[in-house]
Amino acid sequence: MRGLAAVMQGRRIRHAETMREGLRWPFPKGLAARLTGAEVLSFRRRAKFMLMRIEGGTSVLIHLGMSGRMVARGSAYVAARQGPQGAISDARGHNAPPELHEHLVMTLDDGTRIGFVDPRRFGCVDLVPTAAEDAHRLLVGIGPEPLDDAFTPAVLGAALTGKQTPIKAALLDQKIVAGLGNIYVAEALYRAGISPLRLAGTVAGARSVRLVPAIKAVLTESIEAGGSSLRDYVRADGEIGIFQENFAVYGRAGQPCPDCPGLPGCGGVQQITQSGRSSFFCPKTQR
DNA sequence: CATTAGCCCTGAGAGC
DNA sequence: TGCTCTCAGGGCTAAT
Repeated sequence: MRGLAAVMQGRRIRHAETMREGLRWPFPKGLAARLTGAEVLSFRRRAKFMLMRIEGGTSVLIHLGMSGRMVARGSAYVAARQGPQGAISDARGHNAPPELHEHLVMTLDDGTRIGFVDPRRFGCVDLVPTAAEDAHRLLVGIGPEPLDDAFTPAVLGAALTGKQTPIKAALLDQKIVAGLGNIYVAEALYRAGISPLRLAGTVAGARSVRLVPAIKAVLTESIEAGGSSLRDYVRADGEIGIFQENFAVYGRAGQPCPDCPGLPGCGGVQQITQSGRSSFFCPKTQR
């Protein structure tokens, strides 16, 4: 979102175009027309949703799903930043043909071309009145922002109290806390020394005192690293995020965890399936 | 009510 | 080389 804001904020959308009816859900009627001609005022994020405020009291709600990315190309900003083999190195700008799986394109008044690329099409785009952003059906009921000061061990503990579900599932539940996905749940639980199998209700108390700072640290560090690029994720400027280089457990089944490297009898990071998703953890340090 | 399977898609990588 | 199978940053909906 920060990369998008750097390119789009204060600019006018000269032209917008959709290449298909929608992604996960149909695009709202008249989406391209509403975007065309509007100035981009500001950006905001809530959970995993971006909200782009445009002229006319409208906000554009964007979710990247699992494989979505917003890619800018063609502007001076991008040209100055892109590397020789960057994903957007052609710099052809607004006259470029759509790239594969590009479903929405916005051309700005400075010639920058912003494309929403999403192979799996799990992402979504919708319009919502700026004055009522949080009343959007996809945002209603979402839990606290993990990086807010209001997200404290007491708050998390209260949300977990009495829960019989594994802490892994509870942290993925956006109603408990916003914005955590499979990677960051694994990494946060590792840092806090908590097993993903532990029942959520037993995390309230001392464990949530460790867990909340772990969540904040993992997210903060990842944002600073530009996010995690497993396969095809790129930031708006075409650079990949590099936080995957700092994973302690995610995707590291069988490898020793950073805290007990090569100890005898330690089988390394374990991979299990919980509610249909992979969990990675160190049975030795996470209880 | 609270949890969990199924499902929406394409592409990459493994195994044969 | 090419096929088939499994799995992947998410989250809604129906079923249990």
